[in-house]
Amino acid sequence: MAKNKVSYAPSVRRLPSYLHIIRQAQRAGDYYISGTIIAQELNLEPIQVRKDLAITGIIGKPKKGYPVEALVAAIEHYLGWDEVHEAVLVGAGNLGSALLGYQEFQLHGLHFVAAFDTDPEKIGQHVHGVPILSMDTIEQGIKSLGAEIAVLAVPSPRAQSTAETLVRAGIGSIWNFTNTKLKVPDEIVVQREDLSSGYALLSVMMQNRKGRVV
Amino acid sequence: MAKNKVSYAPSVRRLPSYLHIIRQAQRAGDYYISGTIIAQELNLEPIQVRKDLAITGIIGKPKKGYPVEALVAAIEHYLGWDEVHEAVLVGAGNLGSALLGYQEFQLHGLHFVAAFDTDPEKIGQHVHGVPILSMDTIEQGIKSLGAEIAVLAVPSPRAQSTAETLVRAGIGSIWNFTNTKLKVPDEIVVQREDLSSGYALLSVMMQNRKGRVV
DNA sequence: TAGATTGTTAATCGATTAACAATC
DNA sequence: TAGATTGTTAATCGATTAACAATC
Repeated sequence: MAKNKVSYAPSVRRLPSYLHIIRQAQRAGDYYISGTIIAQELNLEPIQVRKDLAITGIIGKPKKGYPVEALVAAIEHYLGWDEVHEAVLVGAGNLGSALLGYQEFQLHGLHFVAAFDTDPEKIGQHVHGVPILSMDTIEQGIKSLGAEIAVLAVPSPRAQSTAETLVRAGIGSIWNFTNTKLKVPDEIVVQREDLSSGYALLSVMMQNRKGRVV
Repeated sequence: MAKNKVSYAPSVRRLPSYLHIIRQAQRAGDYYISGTIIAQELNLEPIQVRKDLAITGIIGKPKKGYPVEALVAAIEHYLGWDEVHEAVLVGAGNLGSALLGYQEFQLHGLHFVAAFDTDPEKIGQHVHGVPILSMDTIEQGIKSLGAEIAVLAVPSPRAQSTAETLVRAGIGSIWNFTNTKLKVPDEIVVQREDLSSGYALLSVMMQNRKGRVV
C-alpha cells in the first residue's frame, strides 16, 4: 500500500484557521461570508482562500460569498470533524497532559477515553477527567476500548518501541509528538508534530532581522 | 519593512530533524555522516538532504559525507541556536507550562527567565524553576528582564490585546501558540504554531484510508 | 584504483497567483 | 441595474527531483 500522503496538504492545513474565522461570523449572526473577508483576517490572498474552500465541495454565491452554516458543515465533514474519534493519550507527562486539556480538539471530535503512563504515582489518577492506566495494560486497553487514534507523547527513546506496541494493539492512527521518526507499517496513519521546526523558523526570522536582511 | 518571510522555509523546518539524527551519530562516535544515511533515517530523498544542508554553508566530502562536528556547528549557527535567547512565557496554563518544561528548547538556546499569568493562585509560584509573575507587571517585567522572545499561550480571546502589550514592552519576537492571527507591526517576528493544522492533516489521512482512496 | 557521495545545473512537479467570464 | 465575488482556466513561482561530472 502506498504511503499515506495528502493531496493539497497546504490547503488542508489552512482549513482550521478558516473554520475559526467562519465560526466567529456564525456567532455574530452572519449568513454569508466572502473569501475576501476571510483572506483579510488571515493576511492571505482571496484567490487562495477560494481555491482552498473549493476542495471541501462548498459552492459560493457571487457577490455574497459562502453560506456560513453550510461552509462550517462542509469543512467539518471534509475533515471528518463531524464524527467522534476515540483516542488514547500515551505518555501523560507535561505535554501529553496539556494536549488532553486542550478544549479545541474535543470540539473537533477528538475524544480521549484513557491515558497510559509508566509512573506508578500517576496510575489510577485522572488528568482532565481522563483515567491514567498502566502502560503494561496498553495493548489490552486499546483493544477493549476500541480507540482508533493514539496521541504519542512519551520520551523520545521510548517512542519507537511504544509505537510498535500500539500497532500490535491494532491502532489505526498515531499522532506523534516525539521527535522520533516512527517506523511502522504503511497502513498506519502517522502525523508527526515537530515543535522544533517552528522554532527553527522563528530563529531564522530573528537572525534575518538582526542582519537587516529580509 | 517587508513582512518577515523565510526563504527555503521547508528546508529550514527539516533542519531540526537532521540535527537530531546527526547528534545521534555524534554520540555514536562517528566522524562523518552522509546525506544518504540521514535521508534513510527520515524517509527522504538524499538529494533533498544535500540541498537542505547546503543552505547552512557546510561542505561535504565526496565518498565520506559531512564532518559530524562541523555539521552540527553549521546547523546550530545557521539557526542561531548556538546563542542564548532570553524568553518569557505569557500564560502559564497547561500548554504554556508544558512548553516551559520542554527540555529540548533549552538545548537550542531558548532560556525562560519568567512566566506571566493572571491567576493570583499561580503568581509567586514557580513552574519548572521559572517564577510566575503577575500579568499586570508584564510591560515593566519584559523591559527590565530584557527578554527578546515571548511564548504566547494565553486563551485566544486575550491573544491580540496581550500581543499589543508585548509590543509596547519592546518584545522582538512572538512565538504564538494561540489560534488567533496577531495584528502587530511588521518589524515584530511572529511564528504561529497551529496544532489544529496537524490534526486536520491526520484527519484527512484517516478519511482517505477509510475510503481506501490513497 | 573503484565506487560512493558530493555539489551543480537542468527538468519536473505542485502550489500560488493572475486573469477574466459568469452571475447573483 | 451595477459591481462585488465566485469558479475556471492559464501563468508564474518555488520546491522537489533527476542527471551527472567532479572527487576523495
